[in-house]
Amino acid sequence: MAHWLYKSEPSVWSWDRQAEAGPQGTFWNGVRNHVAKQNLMAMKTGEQGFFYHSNEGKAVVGIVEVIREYYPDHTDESGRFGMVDIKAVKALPRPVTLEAIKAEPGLESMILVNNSRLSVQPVTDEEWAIVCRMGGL
DNA sequence: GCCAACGTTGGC
DNA sequence: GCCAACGTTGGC
Repeated sequence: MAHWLYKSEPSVWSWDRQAEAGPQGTFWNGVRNHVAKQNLMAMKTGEQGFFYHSNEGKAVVGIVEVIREYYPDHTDESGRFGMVDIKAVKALPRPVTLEAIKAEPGLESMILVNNSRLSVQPVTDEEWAIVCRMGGL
C-alpha cells in the first residue's frame, strides 16, 4: 500500500476541522498542479497519508485515509482537475515538525524537504515508518 | 515551441 | 515581510 502526504494551511483547512468531519470524511479539493493530480489519481481507497500543516505549525499532525478515489473537482472551472475524499484516522500523539524531519537520518530525500511546494506527495514505506515512530505511534 | 514575465507557495 | 523555487501564461 502506498502512503501519501497532504499539505494544508491551517487557516484554510486545519486538522481540527478534518477531525470534526468524522468518519464520513470530506473532499480534498483545490489541487491545481499536474504532479499533485497524478498523485491523487494513483490513490486507492484505504491508503493512508500524513496530514501536514504548512506555514503555520509546519508539522505532521495526523493520519488520514482515502475513502473515495479520484473524481472531478466541482470547484475547478477548467474541468481539468479532480480530488479524492479522505477522513481523519487519528492525531499523532506528538506532532512531527519540519525541523525534526530535516534533522532525522533517513528522511533526507523526503519530497517535503526537497520540493516543499508540492501539495500532495508520495511517502515511501521507510519514511512512513520513521515519521510514525517520531510521532509516538 | 521557446522563453521571459508574472503569480503563487511556503520556509525563513 | 522577504525571497527563492516553481508553475503557468502569453508573445513571438
